[in-house]
Amino acid sequence: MSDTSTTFQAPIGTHDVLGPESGQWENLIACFADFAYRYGFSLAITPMFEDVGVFNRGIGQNSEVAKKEMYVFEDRGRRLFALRPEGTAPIVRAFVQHQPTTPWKAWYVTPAFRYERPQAGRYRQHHQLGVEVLGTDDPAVDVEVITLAWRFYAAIGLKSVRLLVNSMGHDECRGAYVAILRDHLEANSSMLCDEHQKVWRENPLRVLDCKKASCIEVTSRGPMLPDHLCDDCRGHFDAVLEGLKSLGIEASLNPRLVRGFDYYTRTTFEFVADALDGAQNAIGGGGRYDKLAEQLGGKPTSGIGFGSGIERLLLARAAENDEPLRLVNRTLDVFVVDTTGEDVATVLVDALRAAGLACDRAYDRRSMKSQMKVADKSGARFALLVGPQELAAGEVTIRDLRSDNFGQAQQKAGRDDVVAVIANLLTK
RNA sequence: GUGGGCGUAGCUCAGUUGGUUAGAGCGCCAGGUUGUGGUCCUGGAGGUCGCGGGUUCGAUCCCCGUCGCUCACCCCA
Repeated sequence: MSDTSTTFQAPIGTHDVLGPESGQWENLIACFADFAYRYGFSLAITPMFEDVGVFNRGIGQNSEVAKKEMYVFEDRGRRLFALRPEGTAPIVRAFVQHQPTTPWKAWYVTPAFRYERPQAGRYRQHHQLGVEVLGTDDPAVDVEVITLAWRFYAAIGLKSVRLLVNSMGHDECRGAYVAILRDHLEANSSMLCDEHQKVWRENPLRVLDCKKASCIEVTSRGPMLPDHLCDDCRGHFDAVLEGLKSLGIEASLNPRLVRGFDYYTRTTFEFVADALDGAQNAIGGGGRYDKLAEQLGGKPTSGIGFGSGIERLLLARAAENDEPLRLVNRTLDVFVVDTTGEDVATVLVDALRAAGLACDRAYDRRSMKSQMKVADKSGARFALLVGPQELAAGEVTIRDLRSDNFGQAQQKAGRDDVVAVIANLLTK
């Protein structure tokens, strides 16, 4: 236990995100927060773990995630918890618990945990950002949520995104459809792929998104969900499609789009990035869940939301764009180089920061050359030099690190004027 | 859960058909005459060659195990 010779590393399927890569994350999250704000959402922070029931009843006990991917653990009080495998169920649980006035619009960024073998674009801990709206089934909300995602993807520079939509109908029309589908599968069960020969009866919808040719052939000759919607659901879906069209958002109907969680009703959608290949090209998805609040013990409340994987967004973006995201400014204004042998830097840096400037400094009383190298690498716009001469004269030397002109790249300023002088230089 | 590839300095990798002090580039640190970065030059630090066991006179190199990384299947973000 106390063997200090062994080292530790991040658990399987998890990653440390450090600079400069973390700068991409900052940018992405800041951009999303900005979008959420502009669309009228407020941030919701809920626990990383919940009673397992939240997920079993929410995403469905038969879903792949609930069956074999949840991080379930018992705490010291013998309560059974699960690390959240997704973002929606906890938000809805919070909604049911606190009953905020509706419509309630919440956004989130959170880690999500799934116990599975990691591979490209798939991890045991990944991160999602998303939004949820509870308390209305107005198709305009469906359109708004999808639009937010669509515009956000564009804002971060993704170009190869396609939007797939479908409608799952409500309980009754989906139930009727599933019965018809089941009959069709039964009649053709011998032609299904090995895996679905076993499970088509329990989960007929899953067969729809099987990629095996045999299953595709069977289902393509069978009934499709959108053709079996009741008038209400059909009308709702049409309104969503029209809304998207009116905004110039191109959606392609995909009757096979059956998402992994059981809580979906009516509108479902998925965003696919063609820059990523095959197995992990879904960068985001979501849909309506008009029964979820009830399933979690609340009053009947409609809801819709979407979630997007941060890692995949960044992967997709890197695949089609060499330039890193630079939506928020994270460059240093000033780097203080102190060679007085005393510690003038501490005071200077404090004054600059108090004035709102981004500022760093060297430590350990290194040589001027060494400190200048660090200043250069820091990316700061200006170096502030204080040596014995400046100290005696009550001055500092301000050097423009971006200038190629070594001779004229610097000027003196009085100690008391530094902040004002630099602030002024920065505006140029 | 199943299968493939890989594991040598901080990073990217070379290398030894098993044989004395294991290499490069980048990065890092220090210098290049007395206060100034980004180029260049010189020098330096840094590795129990993932870990454990086996074969051998001898293993970083061969064998077994183990841990980890990676990719794929399933499914998803």
